[in-house]
Amino acid sequence: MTEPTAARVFQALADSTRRDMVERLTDHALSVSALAAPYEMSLTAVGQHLAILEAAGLVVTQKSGRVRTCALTRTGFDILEGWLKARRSPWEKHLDRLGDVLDDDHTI
Amino acid sequence: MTEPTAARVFQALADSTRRDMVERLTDHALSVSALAAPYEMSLTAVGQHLAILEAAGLVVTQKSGRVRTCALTRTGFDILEGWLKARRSPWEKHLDRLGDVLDDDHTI
DNA sequence: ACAATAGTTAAGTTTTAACTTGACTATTTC
DNA sequence: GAAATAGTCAAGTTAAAACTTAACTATTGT
Repeated sequence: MTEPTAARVFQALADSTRRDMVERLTDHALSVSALAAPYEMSLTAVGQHLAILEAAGLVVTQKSGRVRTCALTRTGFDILEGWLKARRSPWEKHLDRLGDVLDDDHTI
Repeated sequence: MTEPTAARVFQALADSTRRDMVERLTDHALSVSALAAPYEMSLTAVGQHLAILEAAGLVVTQKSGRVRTCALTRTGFDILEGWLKARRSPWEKHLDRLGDVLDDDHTI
């Protein structure tokens, strides 16, 4: 019910702690506690950040016993790349159009 | 003094109004008033959004007379793409590593 | 069985971001 | 040169994130 969308991905990555978490997960999967270790905040807060990263499709977690292991996943990155490409292509035809518009009388 | 960074780009695009502004600027440059028209918010608020988009390197503006024209620019998109590639490449070697870690005894 | 570990839930507080109002400046148009 | 247009600035308000504490569950180790 928490479908990953571009909105969720950007919101997730807008926070520096969450960006840092993503960076620390690029090398290896981590437990919630291991992920929380470097930050001066409660485990609860880390869990909340994690939920946001999961909802954005950037992280997947799986609980085995009492340990929840967290790893990156494609979904969020694919959404990000898709958004980027969709907005770059139609624009890069008329590169830096500002100059043109100011000279021409394309009424704004 | 407001250097565009990945942090600023993500923060900028975390807001739906600003994402919408970016999308409306893909086709053609717009004045601040024209950009503001569809939104039910003050011109001041739009100006504040615009400042955030500019600081993120997503939009450039130029004032000619009393009209400020806004257009997209590469910088922010390049930063976004750079961030994305830097995190994808080192990770995609070991695709969906979560499963492995749970089976092996790579202590976490 | 008891204690420690790992994480979760609910509910409240604090901090940050979004937005508003009112007063103001600079440029056009009439 | 007055009035409308286009945007800006400062300061305050509202709404949304981020974070906290305290109490709780489930698993593992002794």
